[in-house]
Amino acid sequence: MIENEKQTDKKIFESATEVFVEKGMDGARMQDIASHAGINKALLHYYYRTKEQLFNAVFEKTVGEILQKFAPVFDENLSLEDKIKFFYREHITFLQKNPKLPLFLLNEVRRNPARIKKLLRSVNIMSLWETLEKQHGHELKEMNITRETLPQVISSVAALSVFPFVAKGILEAIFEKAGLNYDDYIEKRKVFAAEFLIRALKK
Amino acid sequence: MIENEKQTDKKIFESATEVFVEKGMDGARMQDIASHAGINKALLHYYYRTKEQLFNAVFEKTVGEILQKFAPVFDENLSLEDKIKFFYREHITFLQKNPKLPLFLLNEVRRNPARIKKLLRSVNIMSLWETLEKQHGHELKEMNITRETLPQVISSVAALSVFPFVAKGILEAIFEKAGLNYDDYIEKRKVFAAEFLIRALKK
DNA sequence: GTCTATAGAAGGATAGAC
DNA sequence: GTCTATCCTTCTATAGAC
Repeated sequence: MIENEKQTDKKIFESATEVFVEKGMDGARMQDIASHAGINKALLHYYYRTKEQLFNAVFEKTVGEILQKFAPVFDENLSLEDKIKFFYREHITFLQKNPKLPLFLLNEVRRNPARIKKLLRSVNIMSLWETLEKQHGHELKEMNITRETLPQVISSVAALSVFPFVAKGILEAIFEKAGLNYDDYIEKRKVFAAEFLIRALKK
Repeated sequence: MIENEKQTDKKIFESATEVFVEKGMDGARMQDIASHAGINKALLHYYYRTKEQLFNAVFEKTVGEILQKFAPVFDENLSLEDKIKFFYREHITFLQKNPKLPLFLLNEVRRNPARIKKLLRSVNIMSLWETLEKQHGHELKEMNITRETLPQVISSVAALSVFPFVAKGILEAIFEKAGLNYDDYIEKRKVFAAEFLIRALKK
């Protein structure tokens, strides 16, 4: 039954995603994935010959979805400042729903740097910069963003939204001691990060 | 020979640190650690009964050293602005020498959140804030840093220096496509992060 | 396509000689 | 303290029945 086949494949893939993201390649067990999908190990190997191949499928799909998430930033017809606000609102909301994704991705990229290089082949960094310059040339100058400082700026942008999720464990432990709530902190972060960044860029 | 015993223990501990930081608890192999130390597996178990215990020893020592690294920030007799510059210079230099530490720690805290809570017991968050207020009360007000915004500020401070190392794999891949050098980027980061933060805080 | 059973390898841990 | 040999469990992967 071809309908059934799709269902099983889908169930396997979703279970694998959940388990891999939770435990990482090293910590994940084929038995966990099988149980989670309500099937047995043999069937996993029937669909994806090895653990490695199943993992690769999950990894590539996940990265692909994330890269797509960033596309709207280049489309939206907004001022740079509004784009920044838009970005943090959307991005942090996405991470609230997928809090374990960042650490998972960063780990697995480190385990195998070749993987990410392969997936980035289709992305043209230079043309992204040119697009940005065309759309916001004047604002970029005002904010001291040049081809030279761009790496520092971009990584700072990402740092402000990604770090709170990557460091969730430590932050929660600290907040607990100070009587603060992690979820509140994240919710407030959507606005704080944008304002923080804008102040840092405005001169 | 007691001299020899210390030597072996030290060798084991150093090798374990290196392998655990590199591969994480799940990815590390006792055989790797033994080979790395030039001994055999049995001897590892003689000194530290289990892999778990060996790991715990490494983890606690490592976190302890990091916490100590932060202490000088509270001692130095400097303006807040100069403290920020001092912090990033020292902290990023430390991370240049231990680039894999952040991802290792964040992972293992996530794998077992109880671990970090235990280690934080000796740290009094509230008194740290009071110390800060005593030393820099006026400057804090000028920078809009209050008990409410402190978590946002502190996590941003950490984000700016830690993220570049946590995301090294991805950043390197992107930089490569843009013809940029990761090590240069890190070196420049020592100053950039400080200036970026100071601008964001000054209102 | 899906299952049970099992092979085969790897890894953590221990026994026992020196 | 240190080593060799080996046990035992866990895990990936395959064979073969249905």
